[in-house]
Amino acid sequence: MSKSSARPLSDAPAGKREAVLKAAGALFLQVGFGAASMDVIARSAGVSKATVYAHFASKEALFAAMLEEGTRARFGDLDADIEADAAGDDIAAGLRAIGRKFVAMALSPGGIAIYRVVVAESARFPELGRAFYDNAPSVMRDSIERFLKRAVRRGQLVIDDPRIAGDQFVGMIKGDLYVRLLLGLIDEINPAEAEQVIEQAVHTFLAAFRPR
Amino acid sequence: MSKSSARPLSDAPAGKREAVLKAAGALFLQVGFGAASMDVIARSAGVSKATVYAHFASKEALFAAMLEEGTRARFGDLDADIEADAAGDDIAAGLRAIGRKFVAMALSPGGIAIYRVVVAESARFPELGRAFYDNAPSVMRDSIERFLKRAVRRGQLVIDDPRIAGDQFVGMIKGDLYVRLLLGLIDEINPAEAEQVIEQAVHTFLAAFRPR
DNA sequence: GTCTATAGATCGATAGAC
DNA sequence: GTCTATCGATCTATAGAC
Repeated sequence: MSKSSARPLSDAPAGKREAVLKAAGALFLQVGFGAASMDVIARSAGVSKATVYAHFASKEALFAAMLEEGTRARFGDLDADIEADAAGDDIAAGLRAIGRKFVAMALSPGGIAIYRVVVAESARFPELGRAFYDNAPSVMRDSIERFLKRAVRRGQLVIDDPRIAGDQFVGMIKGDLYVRLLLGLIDEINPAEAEQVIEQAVHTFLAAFRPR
Repeated sequence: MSKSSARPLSDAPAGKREAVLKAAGALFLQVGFGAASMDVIARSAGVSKATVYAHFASKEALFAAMLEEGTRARFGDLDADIEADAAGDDIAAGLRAIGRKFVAMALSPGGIAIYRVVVAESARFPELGRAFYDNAPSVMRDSIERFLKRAVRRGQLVIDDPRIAGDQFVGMIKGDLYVRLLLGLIDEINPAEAEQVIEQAVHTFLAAFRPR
């Protein structure tokens, strides 16, 4: 694959499309799809509205392109990172590394913002929810499942259904923190609290699945 | 407390305010705040737009009133219900009852819809997120914490931090199911899958916190 | 309180010149 | 491709009659 089909033929100035995408990301993620206007996005990007429509066919298309870009930028190398960080023999350390990775991405202000708008609009644009799921949560699930299966094969864990167990681990980390972030009760995670939540999730997980 | 202050003085016809609230709930929860219009809500309620504004000062006020009503209707008797269903001595049965209650409310189509719009708009209207949290997740947390503390007091469970443990239990039940519901990948929960997820959460929880 | 009619503002999208 | 200017539709909110 060479270039996105939405890219114009000439890329001499080259900056405008990216400027629009960046401005769209900032506004959409802050106020949502409905409250964001093409006028404001164009002005914020330093271009005219006609230029915006020269690169993106509609507001919906711009929104979708911005989400694809943002999701890839934030969650692109997720599985490779986990594979590298959780490669050792120490199961607790591996789980901790996975937990930290998840917190750093999904619970970051940017991760929360993108999840928020996707959840908000996925009722009207179902393909957005599907695309996001395939590129973020699904990738994470597969990575964790692979990690857990390897540990089971080595006899380090005893798990009936590694897929469900992985979901349980992620769910325990999210806990109430994720709800408070999504509802705007807190803007950012307290690093100490995050570390504590991860540690307790690892502890509960190992207490349940470690060989007796 | 007698009547809401937003209620008009005369309640002779009485039906119009409730009709508007009902229509607003249906539309807001289906398409979100931005895509819902006061015209459509008024027509759907069988009244004029002026009547809508006679009862609710603005679109935002109608949205907030609808959320308050909807949250109370759906999660109102949450703690009393849990207290009743999980009163017995059987810990596994109590956890199962809590899990089923949670699934029936938070994972129902209506529960998902209301959570979706609150998450979507809580960035711009922070008080909505706070109000929802206090009336639903927070109540559930307190109920579960009470249940777990009682079990610990009786020596049926060994838990350092019952609050975190409760969050972990709920998080395990949500698992990947909740994500797929919020992203619109599935419309409703498969009852068999829900029962399986609950059962496995109970199993993992007891494996970790049952006395040795 | 409830209606009809409309003001006033904004928004998505495009026409036409360069 | 990029600009300015604008169209046409839609939306929130209100004025005025009953």
